[in-house]
Amino acid sequence: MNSLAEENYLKALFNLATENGDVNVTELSKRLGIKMPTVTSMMKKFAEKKLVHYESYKPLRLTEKGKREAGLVIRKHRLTEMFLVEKMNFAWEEVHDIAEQIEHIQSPLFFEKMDELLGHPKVDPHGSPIPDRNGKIVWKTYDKLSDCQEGDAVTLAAVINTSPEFLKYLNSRKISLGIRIKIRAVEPFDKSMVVSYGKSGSETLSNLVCERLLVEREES
Amino acid sequence: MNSLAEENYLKALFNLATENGDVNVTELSKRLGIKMPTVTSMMKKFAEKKLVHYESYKPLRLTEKGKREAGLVIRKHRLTEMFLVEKMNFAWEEVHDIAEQIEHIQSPLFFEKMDELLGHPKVDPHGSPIPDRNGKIVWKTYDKLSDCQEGDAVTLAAVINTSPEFLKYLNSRKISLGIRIKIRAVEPFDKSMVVSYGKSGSETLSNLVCERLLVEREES
DNA sequence: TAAATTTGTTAGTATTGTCTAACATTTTAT
DNA sequence: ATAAAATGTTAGACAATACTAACAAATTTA
Ligand SMILES: [Mn+2]
Ligand SMILES: [Mn+2]
Ligand SMILES: [Mn+2]
Ligand SMILES: [Mn+2]
Repeated sequence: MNSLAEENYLKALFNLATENGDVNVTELSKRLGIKMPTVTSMMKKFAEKKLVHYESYKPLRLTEKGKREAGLVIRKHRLTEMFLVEKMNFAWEEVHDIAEQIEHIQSPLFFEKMDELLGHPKVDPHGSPIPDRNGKIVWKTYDKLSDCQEGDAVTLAAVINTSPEFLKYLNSRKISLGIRIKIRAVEPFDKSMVVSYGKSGSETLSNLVCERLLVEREES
Repeated sequence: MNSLAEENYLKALFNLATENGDVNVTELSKRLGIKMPTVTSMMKKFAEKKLVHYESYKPLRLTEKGKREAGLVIRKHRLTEMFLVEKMNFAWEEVHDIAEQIEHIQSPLFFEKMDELLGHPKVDPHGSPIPDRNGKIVWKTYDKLSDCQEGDAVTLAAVINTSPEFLKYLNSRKISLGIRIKIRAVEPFDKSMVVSYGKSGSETLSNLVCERLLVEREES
């Protein structure tokens, strides 16, 4: 069994590899808020446990075992976030910090029950995929809203940034997963978009925002 | 803030004091499965933190602060057990070990949400009282079934022993909290009782079992 | 009351996970 | 190609929580 600290390292390794490709000690250290020497020694322990391929001064790479165990922690995290939103009436910006703790509960049954009560959800409240029981993630490829054209009609499927600040900004604009968005105009100068959705008239979204919204084209 | 280990000590101290009156190092050590020298040094730390009145070789006594903080941990434990049973379809013998972990989650909001969704329950799934937001427990006094007389009609309000083995025994006899029990006969030799309840005809319960069942007389 | 037993403390050690300071290697800039 | 900067490792320390072995105090038994 992995400790709470180890589970956090595994998750950070996996997420950084997904985001940036190669993972180095500096990045991992920053992500975890833990100093580099501490990270180095944990990576040596991970090498012992066959969770990473470790060579001094080389990028860090999870082994297959490491990926699987990381996936299982991420599964617990995302199931928890979904449970908090769907069954406990939390808002999507409130759940991360609680899930960060609950993901370390040692009880397969507890997470099985969550999964079952939720009807085996495929994604978490931010649209991120929930790994399967083997820790495997099935990736769906979405487009960034910022890459769409004037006239496109799309459905909001996921958000890239999940900071409470960004999520609260989206709340204030009544933007939530699943809404249908029509792109009325794209301003060439700053790439901001005039869009309409829901009951609103039209809203202007900055490129910074549009780059963080992942959408699906209408099924054809 | 108290650590996970500290929270477990607090809870054990409180529960032992409730069960046995005075608490000594040997008992606390056994309850926690932690060796005596470790317990002694934790008690010194607790004295520093004003959680216990500690004097060498004297019984351990929680301070008011200690009682309050212990009560709050017990509140988290019991709310969790209730939530697991009521909202996640766990059986009453399955919840203790999970609650033992979830009680350490640091998020007042999380437990407030549980409390709210449950409608501010007064007792946990085993009939034990849930401390209020100040850690205060309101004790109801129940009778042991074993202290009742032939002819009495009572309602099962709580169980004393909450081991999975005992709870599964009760399951097998379809005995659950809230059932109305009529005492048909008491065998003088071994104090076993012939009782009827629910849809069953009549069952014989040993004195050992009857001593662990807490009941309320019918309201008159 | 003296001996035996039980209970509790002290001293010293281990493990996990963290840190800082110093040093080494690799990468980037001049 | 060297110097400077960034990145990574080693060495040593520390806090929290546990342990064992040895000793001390309190309680029980004879
Ligand atoms: Mn999250
Ligand atoms: Mn975590
Ligand atoms: Mn319990
Ligand atoms: Mn616990």
